[in-house]
Amino acid sequence: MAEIIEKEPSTVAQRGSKPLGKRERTKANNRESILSAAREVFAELGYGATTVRDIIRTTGLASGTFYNYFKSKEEVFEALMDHSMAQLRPRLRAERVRSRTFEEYLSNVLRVYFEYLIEDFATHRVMRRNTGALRVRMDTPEVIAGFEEIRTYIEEDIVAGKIRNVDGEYLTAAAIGVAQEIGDKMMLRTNPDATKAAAFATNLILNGIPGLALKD
Amino acid sequence: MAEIIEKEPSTVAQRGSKPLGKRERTKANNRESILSAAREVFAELGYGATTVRDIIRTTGLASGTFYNYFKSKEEVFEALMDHSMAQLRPRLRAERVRSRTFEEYLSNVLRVYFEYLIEDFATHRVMRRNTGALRVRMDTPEVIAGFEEIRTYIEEDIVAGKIRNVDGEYLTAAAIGVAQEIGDKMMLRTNPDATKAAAFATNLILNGIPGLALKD
DNA sequence: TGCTAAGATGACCACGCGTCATGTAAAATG
DNA sequence: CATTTTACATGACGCGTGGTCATCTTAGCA
Repeated sequence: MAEIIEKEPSTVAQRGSKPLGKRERTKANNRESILSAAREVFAELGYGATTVRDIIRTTGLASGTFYNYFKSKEEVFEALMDHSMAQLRPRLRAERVRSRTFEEYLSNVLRVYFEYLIEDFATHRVMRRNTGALRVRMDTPEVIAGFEEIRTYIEEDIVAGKIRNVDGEYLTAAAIGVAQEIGDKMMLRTNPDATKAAAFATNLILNGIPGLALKD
Repeated sequence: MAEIIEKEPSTVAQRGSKPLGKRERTKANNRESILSAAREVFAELGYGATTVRDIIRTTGLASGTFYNYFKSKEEVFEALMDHSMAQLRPRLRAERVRSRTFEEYLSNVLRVYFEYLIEDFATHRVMRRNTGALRVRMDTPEVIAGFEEIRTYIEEDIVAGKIRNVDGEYLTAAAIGVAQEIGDKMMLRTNPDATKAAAFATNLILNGIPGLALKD
């Protein structure tokens, strides 16, 4: 593992990825502290009720420091959501690659999603924990991109003749809606069962498609 | 139109519903002003960004007056959502009464919902208008009751043998999820078509049900 | 014509937001 | 190693909001 000789004047230690300067390390630590505190506080108080001060107090850092890392609590929340979606997307993409038929794809994607909900329970709590009757949801670029990716796959499969020529936007929306609502209900049950939830959603959608009107 | 002679000591003018005292009238007016201003401001700024002061400034009333009518902006928002659901529920219930089969019921309920979205476009704007990537949703008692009512109907129909013995909670969740997401997409289209959206959702669900596993 | 009480008003205080001048220590320079 | 530069943590500060409350206004009533 020969170290590459640094010729760059300003940039140090980008290659080995290990020897980070102390500056870089505390920066990464602080950012991580804030995100972690935010996850905790959001889950505790709900998005609406938590303040930037609540978050920063939990870390022990000064209030001004928060703003060196994020513009607002909305931006931290966004970072948390993006992180989740960023974890989820490669898995969804992997199912896409590995599936030969649309039936297989849909079934796998739904199962992966429900498994993810159970696994990353903490994040789900953050997403769903509300103050009073208020629910909050993030449509960040990453989240939207994730949904759009699914839509693209569905429309590819329509073009390829794997699915009948139905309204791809509505079909995607329906699938996402089913996944979200069933996912929520699943998480409220004792012993959430991703396989059962996935089977339910998959069967409903797959058997439903043949009954849809063709696109004009 | 003979006026009923008032014998009540304290209560005046409950019957004819017309001759309200000035107190009552300004009270009703103020409440309506606040609600109307709130609708406007929420639609303009999004739920997160609007402040109680924004709302009350729009009405011209004093800041303290707001709190004579609502505890917080959340409560106004709740009132707006409840109002919508209160308008919607009787219509949904009417479809229930008038429908002989589950197929008919589902189809009608979805159509009514999508028609309502188009018709009460203003409220939909309030519900969906976001600051940045943040979406907000209200699960008020009225809204939850509306959903539960649908669930009850579905489970009644399962018991009555009109629907196969599937997981009623999941089926309701799926139907609601489909309606919400397709409804959102519909509203983004130029010339939203409630009939088409309803047909899509209905066909998907109705044809999907026969493929579902029976409940254990 | 007075009396009572509902309720409108805006001053007020506590607190959160976002900024910024200042302090401190890591990195760069020689 | 000494010095300079730069990154960034800090917390005080100004401002606006939240929610309360003493005071004033006037509808309702005798």
